[in-house]
Amino acid sequence: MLCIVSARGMSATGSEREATLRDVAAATGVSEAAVSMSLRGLPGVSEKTRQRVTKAAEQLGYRRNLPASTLAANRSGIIGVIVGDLHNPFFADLSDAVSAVAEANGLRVLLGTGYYDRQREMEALETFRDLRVDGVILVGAGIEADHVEPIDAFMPVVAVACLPRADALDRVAVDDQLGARMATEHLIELGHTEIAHIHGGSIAGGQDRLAGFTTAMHDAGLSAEQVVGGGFTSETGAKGAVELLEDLPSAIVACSDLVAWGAVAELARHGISVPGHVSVIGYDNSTTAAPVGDFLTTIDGHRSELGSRAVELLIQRLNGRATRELEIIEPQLVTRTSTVAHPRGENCDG
Amino acid sequence: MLCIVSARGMSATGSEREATLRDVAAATGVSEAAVSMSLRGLPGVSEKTRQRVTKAAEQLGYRRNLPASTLAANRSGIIGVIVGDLHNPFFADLSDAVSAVAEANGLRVLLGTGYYDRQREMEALETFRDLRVDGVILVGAGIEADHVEPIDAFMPVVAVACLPRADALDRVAVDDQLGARMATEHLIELGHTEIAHIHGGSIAGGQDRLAGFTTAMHDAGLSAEQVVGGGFTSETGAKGAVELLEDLPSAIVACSDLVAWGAVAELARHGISVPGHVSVIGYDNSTTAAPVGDFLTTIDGHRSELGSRAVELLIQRLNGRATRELEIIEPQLVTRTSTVAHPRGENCDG
DNA sequence: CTGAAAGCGCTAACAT
DNA sequence: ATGTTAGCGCTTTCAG
Repeated sequence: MLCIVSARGMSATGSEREATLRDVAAATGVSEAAVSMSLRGLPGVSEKTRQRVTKAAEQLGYRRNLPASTLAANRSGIIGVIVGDLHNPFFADLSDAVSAVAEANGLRVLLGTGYYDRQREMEALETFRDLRVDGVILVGAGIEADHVEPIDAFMPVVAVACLPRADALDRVAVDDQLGARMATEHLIELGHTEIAHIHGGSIAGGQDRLAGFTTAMHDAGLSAEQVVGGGFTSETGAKGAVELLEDLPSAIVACSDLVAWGAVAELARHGISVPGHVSVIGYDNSTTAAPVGDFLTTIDGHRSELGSRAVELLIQRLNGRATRELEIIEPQLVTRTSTVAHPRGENCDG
Repeated sequence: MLCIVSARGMSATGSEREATLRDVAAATGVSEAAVSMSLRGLPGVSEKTRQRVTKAAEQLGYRRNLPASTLAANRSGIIGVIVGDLHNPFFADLSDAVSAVAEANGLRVLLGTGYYDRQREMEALETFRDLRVDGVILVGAGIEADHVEPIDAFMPVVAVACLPRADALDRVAVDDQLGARMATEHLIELGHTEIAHIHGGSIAGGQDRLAGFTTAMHDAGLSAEQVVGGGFTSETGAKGAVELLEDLPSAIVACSDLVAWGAVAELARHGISVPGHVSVIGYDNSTTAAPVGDFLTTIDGHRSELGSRAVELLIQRLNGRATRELEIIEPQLVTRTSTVAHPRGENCDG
């Protein structure tokens, strides 16, 4: 790797002094307090003064010093979102939804991640706490409830699609067991009988989705033995597909779209087409994992509702609600082209 | 969408008082200043005192109030990273690299994004400025240099893989024109003559990559007319592939892996296999976009170096460097299985 | 090596 | 409707 380096011009030492409230007050001849109230749109200031202040502030390039403001007011107007994995589009979608609602309520959003590592997730959470953000939304995180709940006493925490045992937290989640059951039953209805599951392991909804798959299979009198995987990345899907190659099922329930996607691609490399040879259903209905028009049949967890409800719960907490809420959202089947009727099913309907 | 809601127990009003430095001082019988220095590992405190202080702090669950600390010290120990798109794994990889180096240097990382919208990117930048973070790394952002450069006077900003005209900023970038040329020449060497490009439009390296493609084609005496696309999402790839269906080339240079991936999937839906019928080369070598072992031939931009160099430049600025640096990293071809010799090329070598 | 005191920039409760 | 005052919790001189 060649690397061309060049030094260019130079500029101010880097730390030009920022304009303060005092500067604005001096420039307009009013008190600091009046400036503060003007700029924040609070009552108690004449319209004329407000105009002058606003103009002066702009001219001076004044920007509120948030640390100072937070220290004095004990509120920052910022909420933190901690996502489990930056690589999973599900989280990207969800944080889009969170931002939209948060911004509509005058809150700014900052992101953190633990890269699927519990200790680093915890550090991200502590960072937000140190910053004294107004609250945190945890999405798809793997941390244990025991570690998070004590923090909730100082700073409201809402868990989204994670922390199933966190009873002392506001929580909004998808009924993953139901979702996986719906996915499985969809394939069964299409006439498939040999159905495999690529599961997610212990993270987030992995267990519930596995349970949903197993229950649906048993209820249909089918064997739920073919289970591979143990993660939520596309590598999981690829590796799982390889394992399934030995005894190829006619359909696969993947624990997430990303996983399904990895499996589809890997199968293709082995000359196995989806849905031609194998039907594949994903989970999450995440935009990027299903980029190609309508390809991947999947389970939609209404992640936009997940996100907006999470912010709403957080805002309620900021407004003083002392109880904790639990919301379970019902998932939905989204039928696309990656699943088709079983070849035999077409003729004899079972 | 059914939604089950339930209210559960209730807990403290939410705002338990946090332990302060004063509390720790009182508990140990030393001054606040001594506590502060102990906890920060500064010299000037006896080892015995430090031990006692550390223990008391832990027992009290003390956590430094970062706003207060930032206000007093004018440093926060936090840097902000603004990424162009949460959905593109390239950014996820890059921010992984940034975090690693930053954390090794005692800096904590927070993320922001503008969702490919310039105004929202600007807001993210202002948020970081308001927070008085120590510096910001802009990766793949679409904001204009004019808007960013003034802010650099107050808070160091490093641009990564974006802002090509920002001469007053520290900048580290990949030579995208060279990269696209390498990609194109790779296909030409494989015997392809009808090569199309799915381009990225005006964002980040889109222009340079297009230029590299065009130059390489012209230099080889080939036509560079078949250019479709205009974005960096997988949808761009899918749509581009559809356009190319009419007059199918034997090879495609995509402006990013995500785009290549979208194209590959779309082609598959039309019964066209890669590399069987068409060779496809991507750009970025991003992990998630090439999940399946070794499939997608691509151009590696050494994003981990991009990320670590960016942090290093930022740290230099924090340590007082007044000049601005520009680093151009040379990309590298990564040959995998999505590109093969042109059928005719196999026989007559061109 | 330790303690006292000043102040970072802002907000909020008060007095005018 | 405006101005004054006292902190918020921490860091950092500067005496001891």
